[in-house]
Amino acid sequence: MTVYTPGQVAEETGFSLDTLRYYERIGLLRRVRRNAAGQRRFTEDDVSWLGMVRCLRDTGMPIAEMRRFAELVWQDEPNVKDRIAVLERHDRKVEEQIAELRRQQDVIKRKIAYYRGVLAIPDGVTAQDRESAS
Amino acid sequence: MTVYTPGQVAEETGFSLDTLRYYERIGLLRRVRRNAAGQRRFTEDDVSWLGMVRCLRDTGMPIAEMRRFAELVWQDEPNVKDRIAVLERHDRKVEEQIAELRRQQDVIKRKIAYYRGVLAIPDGVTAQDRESAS
DNA sequence: ACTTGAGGTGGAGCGCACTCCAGGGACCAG
DNA sequence: CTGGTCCCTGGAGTGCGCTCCACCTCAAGT
Repeated sequence: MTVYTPGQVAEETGFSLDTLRYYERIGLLRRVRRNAAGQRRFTEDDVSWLGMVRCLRDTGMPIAEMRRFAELVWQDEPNVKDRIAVLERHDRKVEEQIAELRRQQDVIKRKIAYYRGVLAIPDGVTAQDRESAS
Repeated sequence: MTVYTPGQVAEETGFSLDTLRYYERIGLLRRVRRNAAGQRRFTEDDVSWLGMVRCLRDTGMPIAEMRRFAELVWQDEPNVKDRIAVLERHDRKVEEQIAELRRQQDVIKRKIAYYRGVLAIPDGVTAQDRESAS
């Protein structure tokens, strides 16, 4: 059974050593096994869970909610429906985030277009450069 | 010339009164005019700039960078090209954010599908529910 | 024997973006 | 006059998610 040192896990997941320890402290990572010398040895499962954490984190899920999801995952009761519910809810939030970004990106693009228009004015025209966002 | 009270601006822009005052303090909003009693009276320009701020903020631009952009906008030198440069750089970042969200959303969707598969197993099968994220 | 480097702990500190608060005006309606 | 509502100021506090630090241990290499 393969295990990973903290350094390897940091390398692989992109989390810093401090962050890995922090996640363990706050219970976002279940108690990691230790070798004889008390050093952490992560399992494959730990690493793949961290992959999930990265994904949820990078899509803006707050730590408290990840912890709640973790509890679900670590119970071995048949709560698969609950897990699905959490993920679907989050998926919808991600969708909404993307939509919002697109909307705002549109405003930015229009602003850029407006500025391009200003640049295109022959020159010598009085600075007609007032911020009327459209 | 129309002016707006803090309350109206808060209403219209969605920023809290405290946030409006905060933005003024840190120079993200230029010194707002006051009436005889020392109360703020925002101009149309203030409000439309706040619209831009909301847009940049909601797409993740840090305050420090918004301040730099604000400086550009408030100079009346012909720096339109610089403004365009800032906005285009930001636009690309937003694009990258969206792409990243889509990538991670995909992982979530695959996880959901995996869980659905688990649910579909006839029942009575030994909890083969190990987290192998695929 | 010694150096190097990875890792351990507990706890303090940080950066960001607000948010709240105490204590005080200005003005209006009843 | 009383109350209510809106607004003012300076400064302290908050919540999140890390990040840093001092000081210690252990194991491997030369």
